[in-house]
Amino acid sequence: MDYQFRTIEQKWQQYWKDHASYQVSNQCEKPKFYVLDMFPYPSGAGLHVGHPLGYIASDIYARYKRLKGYNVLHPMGFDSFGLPAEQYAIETGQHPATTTANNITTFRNQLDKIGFCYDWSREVRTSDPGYYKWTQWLFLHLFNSWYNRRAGKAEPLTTLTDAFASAGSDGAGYLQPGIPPFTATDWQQYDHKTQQDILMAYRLAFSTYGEVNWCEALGTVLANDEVVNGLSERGGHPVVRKKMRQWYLRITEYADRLLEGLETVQFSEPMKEMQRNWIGKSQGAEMSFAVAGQPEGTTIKVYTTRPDTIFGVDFMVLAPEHELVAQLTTAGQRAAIDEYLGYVESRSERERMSEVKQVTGCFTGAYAINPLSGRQIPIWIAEYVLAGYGTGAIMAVPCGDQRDHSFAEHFAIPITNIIGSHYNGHEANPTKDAILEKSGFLNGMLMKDAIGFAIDRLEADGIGQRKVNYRMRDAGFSRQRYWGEPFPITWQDGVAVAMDASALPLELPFVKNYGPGPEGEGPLANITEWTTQGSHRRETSTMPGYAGSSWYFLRYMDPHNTNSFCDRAVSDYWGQVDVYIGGTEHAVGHLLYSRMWTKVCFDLGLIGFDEPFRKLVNQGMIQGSSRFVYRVRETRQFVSAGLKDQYETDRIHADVNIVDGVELDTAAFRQWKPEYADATFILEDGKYICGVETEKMSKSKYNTVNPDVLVEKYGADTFRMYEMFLGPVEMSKPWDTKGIEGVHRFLRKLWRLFFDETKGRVWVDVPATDAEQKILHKTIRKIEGDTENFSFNTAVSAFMVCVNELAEANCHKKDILGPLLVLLTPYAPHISEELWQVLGNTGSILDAAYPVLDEQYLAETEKEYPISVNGKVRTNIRIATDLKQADVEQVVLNNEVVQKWLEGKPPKRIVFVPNRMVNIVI
RNA sequence: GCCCGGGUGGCGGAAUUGGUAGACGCAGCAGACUCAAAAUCUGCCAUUCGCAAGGAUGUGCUGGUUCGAUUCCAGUCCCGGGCACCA
Repeated sequence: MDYQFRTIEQKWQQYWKDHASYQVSNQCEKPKFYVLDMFPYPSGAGLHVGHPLGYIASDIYARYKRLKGYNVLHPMGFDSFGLPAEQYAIETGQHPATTTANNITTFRNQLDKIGFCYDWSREVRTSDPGYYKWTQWLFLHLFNSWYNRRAGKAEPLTTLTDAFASAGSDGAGYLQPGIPPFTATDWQQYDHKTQQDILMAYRLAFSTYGEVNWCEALGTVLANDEVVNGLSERGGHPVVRKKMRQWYLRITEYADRLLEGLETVQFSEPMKEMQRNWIGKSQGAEMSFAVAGQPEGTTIKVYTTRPDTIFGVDFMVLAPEHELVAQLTTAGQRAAIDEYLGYVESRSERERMSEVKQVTGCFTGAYAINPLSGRQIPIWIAEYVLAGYGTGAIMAVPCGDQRDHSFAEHFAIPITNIIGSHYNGHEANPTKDAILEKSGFLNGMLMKDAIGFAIDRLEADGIGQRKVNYRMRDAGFSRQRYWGEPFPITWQDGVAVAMDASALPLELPFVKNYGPGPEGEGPLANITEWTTQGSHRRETSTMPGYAGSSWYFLRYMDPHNTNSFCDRAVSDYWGQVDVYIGGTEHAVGHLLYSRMWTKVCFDLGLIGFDEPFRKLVNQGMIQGSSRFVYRVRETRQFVSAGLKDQYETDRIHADVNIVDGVELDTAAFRQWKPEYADATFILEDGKYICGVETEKMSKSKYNTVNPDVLVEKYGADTFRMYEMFLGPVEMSKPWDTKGIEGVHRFLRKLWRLFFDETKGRVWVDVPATDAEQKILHKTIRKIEGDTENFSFNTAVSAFMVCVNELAEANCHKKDILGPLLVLLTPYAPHISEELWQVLGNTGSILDAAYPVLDEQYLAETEKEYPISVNGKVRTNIRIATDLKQADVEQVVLNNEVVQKWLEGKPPKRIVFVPNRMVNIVI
């Protein structure tokens, strides 16, 4: 009786289905545990071996926690709105709902074969109206809330209107830019539109103008992804940045709480670091520079973290989009400025930030006046200053900032050195440790100390004030697209009106054509019968991908509730996600957005916790390992990699699935594509050897490996363990199918501990020896520790070691094998169930008790110590573990190898680290 | 360009966080079983010098700290991820 994995896996998958083994209740005596995967976007390409890496890891952990006695919530769903489906619709005319549903079916089938313990009764799909009803509902909460800075939390807008009515603009506690101060009476007398415009400046979800990538030729707004070198990916048409009305989430109000919240969660330090950098909190000063020859009140505001360098300012740079550019530009410079503005319009933000080789800019002709020194300095515009950062203007200090320095050199602007010998004349020095020179009242001060001193002076003189700045900007929340959640908003006379929550969901209407609407609006703008609602017009943008994914973890808790997005009692029971597993590519975007939504929900009393994910585990990417064949130019002859340099060849991707390691299956290659049917091969040593390169796993590179194929060939248990065996979950690594045999052999070897090919049953029910118990308990300790630490690759090797040792010891005893199976269940659930049943157990192993470590089997009395001389290991000696240092020294010095190295000299020192090593220094 | 991560045998990786570098597996080589093959089992397997015993070198590169560094520090090169409309 051999290991029939296909039969076994089908049998148990059916059993789990029939017994609803993975269905989880919201009421349970046991402590709860919530294990969550980042749900996938169901792409048309189906699942490849990279996807399940994190899913297997979380599945192992979820199963482990269940064995440890927890009520484990482990759901899965689909992030099913998104650009690719819409793009596919444009190309093929098929409705995204149809293709998405098909893709989900494919994903589901693939996932099912791997034997995950998901509770599929809780599946969510973000594109399902029953789901996005609640996304819209939450959007309305964001729209109808503002951030009360005094209270430090979001509140319903009614508290703001009440405050305005009783105290005017002071009632809010802060004035938004562009809103003039007003009294309570003013407020009451304002017309509806004025009031609404003011409220819009406070709403957590708000609409204003923002820049998009506009492609005139395609008549559409493009994603950054669709723009390559300033041209559209499709068609290569020019792309410029254009202002359009957009929706935003006021995430900046949460900047501090998003920072503070990081202290309460278990994310890796680099992950926290990335989020902190994204938020980019800095302390500094905002100050105003007057402009020579301009009316009083025309000032340029700059934000700087280094007010100590104020006397080193040699010029100012405005963002080309800065509102004062037109006003300041002198007649003589107008033509040059206009030309430069045309250039900048074609540059993406990314290009503008990363440009270092080529310095560009243009002089406006105007001069600003340094408020402290009175010096006049030229005002330039340059692409490296972005309108959205700080005030959109900087004071340039060439001796302290390299970009300013390059700019000054390039345009021959004289550089003032305020840091004496710390500046070498060739490159900027951003030090804070120099003593200031040529700096007026700051002369002789250490720069560090001068920062605060300078700000005090700015405040005293009324020129500027202390200011905390954030690099993070409010999050763009609208897309000029079809396949996303429609906004539950209509517009009337320029005022956004929220739909009544009772009318939700606002369903996405069917369209026939996915082309853009007029003026760059989304496809919905073409359906006038949908957009026209009496005197109102519906918002035609849709929400971005992260809308649905910002709160999905809550919906899993209560997925079928039609009265609430998630019942409060249920979210109180499940609480935070205990472990969240997903890729680092989501390190910032998705995590910050869902953290913000959670905080808003918390502030509004919808849930009882304000951080969604207690612990985050990052999974590395699985890269593709591409294989290449070399076609001799203008022939149908292919030459093996080792001989390719003797010919002029073209490199062509070969499908990794027809290559064994690096050896091409030439017959399969001929059948792969009609054009290769009559291919001939120039071999080396009788083989065709392929070239190898690690690239992103992608269909177009023919380096994707479908898990179905591997599951079919080796079984789900082998596949699961092999994915884990590849290396640490959090590290990226190339996929290579070659090693999977080893894991499969391990499972067969395990099987042979129970059954022999010829003898049949070999397992026995007799008491185990201490030596056998030691093998087991060593394994218990290792597996439990590794599983807790998400070190699944070392756990798999520990299983291998254990089975090797049991085979060596000829141990087939139930006492040992039973607990071993329980340890193995999370990793290889099918074979464990089968063998558990073989051992005579009734019921599923899913609910077995996790083995308990018994230390008595692990006690050691002796250890083999490595003996080093000057740090180099020279020999090993067995030494009793309880021996004291003096005795150890005696033993070691008596050793002949040690004596040989000592050459009769006395040692200078002997380092003895109990249970580790001995080092003799001579 | 900026931020984050990673570089260890032919390959994936291990190393109790400063204490025997290369566990486990793949590939390879040699052998056993077999008519043969598959499966299985045994042995070898970083580089280099040496018949051997044994020695030297070795964790991207250059330095430093230490009795001792894959591990800590400084610098540097290469690769991957993110940079706000891919998800």
